[in-house]
Amino acid sequence: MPKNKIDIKKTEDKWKSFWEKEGIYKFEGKKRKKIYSIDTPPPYVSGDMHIGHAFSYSQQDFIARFRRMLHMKDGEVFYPFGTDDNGLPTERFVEKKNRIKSKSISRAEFIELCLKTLKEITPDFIQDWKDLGISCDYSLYYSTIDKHSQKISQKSFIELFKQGDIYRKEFPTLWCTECQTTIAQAELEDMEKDSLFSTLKFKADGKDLLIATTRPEMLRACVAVFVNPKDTRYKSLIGKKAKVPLFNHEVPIIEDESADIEKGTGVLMICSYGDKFDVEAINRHGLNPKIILGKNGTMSIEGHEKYNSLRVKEARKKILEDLRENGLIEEQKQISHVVNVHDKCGTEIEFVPTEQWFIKILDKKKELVKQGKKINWHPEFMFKRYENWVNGLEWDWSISRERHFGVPIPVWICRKCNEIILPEEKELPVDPLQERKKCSKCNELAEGEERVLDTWATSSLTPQIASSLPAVKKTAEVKMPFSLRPQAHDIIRTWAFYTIVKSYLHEKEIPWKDIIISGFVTHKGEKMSKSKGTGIRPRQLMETYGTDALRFWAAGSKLGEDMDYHEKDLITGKKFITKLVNASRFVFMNLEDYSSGKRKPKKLEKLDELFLNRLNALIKSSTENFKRYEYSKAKSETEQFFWHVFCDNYLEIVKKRIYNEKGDKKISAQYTLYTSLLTILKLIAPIMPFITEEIYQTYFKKSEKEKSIHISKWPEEIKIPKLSKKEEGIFDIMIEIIAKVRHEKSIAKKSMNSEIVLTLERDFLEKLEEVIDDLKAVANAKEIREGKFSVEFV
RNA sequence: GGUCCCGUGGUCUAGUGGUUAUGACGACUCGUUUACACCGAGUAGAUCGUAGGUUCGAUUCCUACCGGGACCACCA
Repeated sequence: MPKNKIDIKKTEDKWKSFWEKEGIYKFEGKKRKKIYSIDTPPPYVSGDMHIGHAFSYSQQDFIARFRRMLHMKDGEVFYPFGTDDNGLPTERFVEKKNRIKSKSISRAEFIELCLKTLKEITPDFIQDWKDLGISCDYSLYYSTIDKHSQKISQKSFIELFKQGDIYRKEFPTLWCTECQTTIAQAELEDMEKDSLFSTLKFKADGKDLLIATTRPEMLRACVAVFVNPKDTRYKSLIGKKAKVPLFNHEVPIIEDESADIEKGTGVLMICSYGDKFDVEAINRHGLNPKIILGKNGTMSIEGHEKYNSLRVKEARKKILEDLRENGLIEEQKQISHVVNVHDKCGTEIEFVPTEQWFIKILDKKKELVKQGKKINWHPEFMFKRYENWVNGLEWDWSISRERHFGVPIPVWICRKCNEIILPEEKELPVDPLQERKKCSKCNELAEGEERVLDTWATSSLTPQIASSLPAVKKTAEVKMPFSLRPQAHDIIRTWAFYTIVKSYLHEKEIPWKDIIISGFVTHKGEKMSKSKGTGIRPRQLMETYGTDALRFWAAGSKLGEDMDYHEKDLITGKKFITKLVNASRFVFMNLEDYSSGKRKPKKLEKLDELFLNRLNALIKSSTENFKRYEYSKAKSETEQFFWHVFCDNYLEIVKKRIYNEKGDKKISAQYTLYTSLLTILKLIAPIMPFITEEIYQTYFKKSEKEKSIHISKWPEEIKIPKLSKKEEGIFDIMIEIIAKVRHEKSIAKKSMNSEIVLTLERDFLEKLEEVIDDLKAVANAKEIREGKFSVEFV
């Protein structure tokens, strides 16, 4: 190691490849061992790692590394790594990269191409995680689109279908007319749009009935009119018919609480389907929908062919013109309102009835809340978000998608008798477009389902996917529930929720005992994002400050708390690295004649005992804190102890003893130095894996048996004689006196090394009797007298 | 509009029914001492968002409000 600086990058590279070569994080899976299993979040394969990734993956790695060391004796950590890569963004990426349209080749061919492309880019992508020191066993790898995941996902589908938890139904779903696919609620984005709010003249009871709308193009699809039962203006109309302007068909006037008296004219037209509310209203009242909008976003109105083939906006314009010509518009104003658009293309979403596959969840809300309650949420309040989401559910889980690159829905449907044909488990994974099956009932050739599963339908099975990886199955049984799920809070309603759903439906079990939810990295209080231009790449930071410094920073806020990003905050970690290096170098400079590393003095000096007593308290509290996922507390306690107790005080006290003494007194100091430094390194190793490994390998390796600090045993309390309460206080008094002396020297503008005559009160002298030589040395006092406290310079 | 989180020195953060309220960064003053100037010692800097309430006592518990944020809803 160079004098007082180390080449951060070189050091990191060295240990990274050492860990990989030596299989330090390898899951052995030997029988009868206790397994601490982690349901690692599979990052989405797109671009480089984001600072938010670095933040949350570091935090989960602290726990993984702590557990690995803690269970070294009796168990091990199961920490697999996956990537999430099926779905639309991958399709887009692959189309662009290969200059090909997915629709121009078969699904099987396109999937092959995607897989091939992913194979090329994934290693680089995963490298970011390795560089960050994330201690997964990367050989326990899955991708959510690989054969294994497909098999588990399809098996899940078949099982749930057989259990009656999956059904197929024609249902108006969120539809993007641009991408021509169903989309998930999670893919919606808000957008403020200007719109024309027109008040139209319906007829009821021979009089005008005014109704305001932003979607006049849907008039022909109007199937009812709602008024609030409390609204006296329209009470007499309830149960009667209203005549729709321009199209002149009649629709019922229905009383419904949902009609807002204050809004518009207080009368609400229900169309199939203008928005989500319409869908719900039509279902609730059992109305017959009239469909005029096609999947490609064009109109098709029987008997009114002049509007046909017009897109929504063109139709709106034309119909408004016609309404105006016929004097059917009472009033018009420009408004601005929020609409849902597809996050990928910005197109306003529509509700189009299509036949979709659903997983029943609405009938299980209570059970799902109960399941959630059985899991330990850290922080606890995150459970509330889960609970709110479940309680607010309005739809069953729609799992079919009109996409190409995804896990195929493993069914064939007989056109003749509508029978659904499932594959055998041993055939999985299957692509129903590639294989032919005959109907089991009428022996007709059945049609393969064209659609694929929602990506969450697969990623909700990560525990089942990871635990059944071939590499795992051979050596161990990783059981449900897993010990831990780490994730961020934005996907509680998706990933956490769907995973809980699946393991409830399959195993009647919770997927994990604990869940830890990390916060976000913010910039000036707001969530960082690429679109706001506040996305920050960790790579540059890792090179400038060191990966350990970045991780040190990530350990600076407690679990679930957001942290505002300031580059200067990385300086602290970098300084800490330097301090560790220097302190270690100094310790071992003084251990040159202390070869074995295990040599104990016949009797420990009192001061050393007092110091080790403090160290024991730190070990205890650090262990507890890590167990409670309070890594930030564990980190800051160790940080404080190392810097201010160990370096600023203990080292200063003991260095003179080592220089000047011989025999047991010296050995006591050396033993204490060796033991405490190694302990401190281990306590901070989960946070700073690189520098602790470097120091361990440089100095400790020859006398310690484990080949890496990361698979060494977590520190246990050091055996020292039990101290009385009175004795415990001595250490604080010692530090207090030292501080006072330093204060005097500082005021006098003298160097800390200047020689003094120290005068202490009798009470102090008595208490410090057993450590008086050490005090004398650290204060550089020629003599210590009894009397009123004073510091005289010689 | 609903649910939830946060509001502590200039900045970022810890913490608690009674503490001289933590630490880091920054600032300032000293000090080159055989680990470290990416250092050491010291100093200044916080009425703990505001207003009430509970309490012998609140920064900590409760209520309201203000400010920031997240998720959801909002589409007539």
